[in-house]
Amino acid sequence: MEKNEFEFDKITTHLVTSGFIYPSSEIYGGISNTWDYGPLGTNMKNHLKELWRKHFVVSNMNIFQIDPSIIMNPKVWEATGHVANFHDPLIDCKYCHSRFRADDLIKKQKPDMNVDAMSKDELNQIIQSGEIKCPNCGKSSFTPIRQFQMMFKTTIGVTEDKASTVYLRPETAQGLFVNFKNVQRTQRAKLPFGICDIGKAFRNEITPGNFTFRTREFEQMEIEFFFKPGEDLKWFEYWKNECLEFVNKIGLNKEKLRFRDHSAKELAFYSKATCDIEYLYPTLGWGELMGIASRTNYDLTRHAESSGQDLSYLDPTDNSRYVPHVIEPSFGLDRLLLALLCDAYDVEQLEKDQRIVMHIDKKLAPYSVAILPLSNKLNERAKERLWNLISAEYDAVFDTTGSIGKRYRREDAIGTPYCVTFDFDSLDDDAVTVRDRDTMKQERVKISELMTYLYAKFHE
RNA sequence: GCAGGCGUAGUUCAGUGGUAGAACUUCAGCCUUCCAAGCUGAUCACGCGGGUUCGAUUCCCGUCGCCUGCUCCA
Repeated sequence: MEKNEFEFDKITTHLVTSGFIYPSSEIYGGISNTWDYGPLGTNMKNHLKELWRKHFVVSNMNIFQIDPSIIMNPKVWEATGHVANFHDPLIDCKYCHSRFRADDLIKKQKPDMNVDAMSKDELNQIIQSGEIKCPNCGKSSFTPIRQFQMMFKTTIGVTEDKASTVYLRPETAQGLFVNFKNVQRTQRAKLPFGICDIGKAFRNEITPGNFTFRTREFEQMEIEFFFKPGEDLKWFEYWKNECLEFVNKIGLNKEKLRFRDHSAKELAFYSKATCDIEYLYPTLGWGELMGIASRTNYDLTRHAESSGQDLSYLDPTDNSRYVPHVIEPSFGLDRLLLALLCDAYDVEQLEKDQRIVMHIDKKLAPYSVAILPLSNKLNERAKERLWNLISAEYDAVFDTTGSIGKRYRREDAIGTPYCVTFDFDSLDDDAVTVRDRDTMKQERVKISELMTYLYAKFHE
């Protein structure tokens, strides 16, 4: 455990100092639990999104990617129950100041009560009745329930009095559901098909923290996959496998991954089944990377009722009409990135010779290729011969400062898989040395064959 | 919000009631023909406000900020 803590600190420090992630608004002292992605983090994030898109969208003719807005008609959130339910009933013990969720506490101490059906006032009555004890100090004196609206509010309208309240979306999913009809009609889509997006969501979390693991503003990659009711289990299994394939594809250590099926108690009220894929983060332990949820037709039904629109689907195969059911594979982009970065950081190598190496998957690395002239005298020539050639296809970086060994290390530390070195011989033989991050081996390659060579490397 | 911890260069650390030093990093130059730490030089810091004091980075008070937990789930 101690070693783990050490590791996580080392990793996050490295990420901040090397330009993956910065504290947000840092020159003003920062703002808690809010982070900016630097050039390296942004590159890598883009690569990850692209890989996700290729895996789930491009190679699948039945998945449509859209980009819904963050601010939506507030009726969306009334329909889904977010306005009413998306809050936590919190209480503090007056003696020891521990904080609890009222419903949680009652569930644990009065298992036979149907807590989920209770109103805030009913919960409050039980809490104040003296029957519930603080698990920490044993006393039973609590503050009244305070409810935290977890959706961020803002207003539309220039003047205060005419302004109307709107919300920043607490999940990207609803932007997909409310566009079900649009996508189905305009793309002439037949079930089963899916709609997906990559975008930000906002939750006014009470306890964010752990670097970028839990933040109030975060990015999701979500798919809503629609199909005929009754096929739920089949598609649930199908998407579980697809997700597993994806996490394997991006190179996460299999031993640090696990599936965790939610028990009936844990399930959200609208869900038939949910499975999390978790990653073993250093220090933090197991943490959720993504979830696959069977959401039935809850969302579409709610929106149909609330909007008065017909959101059913006329099945051309048998002329039946129904509201499709849904499986939702949902990825936390920031968490996935953090897991990849933790996974890539080579602790053994660091202990061995103080060399920091990030074994990031080649396709995800912030820079794919570093171009390094062996001597400053070769800078211009190297740039002429290599920069346009390589940067047309790859995220490249050109570095001329320091000894060649130091520059190799720099690239190792940010995970650049290949360094292309232009030396004095290059002037005569028009060839360069390609150096591999993981093996540190070098190969001499003709510049005329370099792009073919690199292509092969990136597609092995 | 509550509890605890912390606040000196980019990083890791020194230090003093008389306004700070190192190492690494970074930058410039030299050197260097393939795996960091060779030479010369340079840039960069005491979170903030008040008090005590002739004088505060150091003592006191306040404040601000960050981190961790108060358990959530992307």
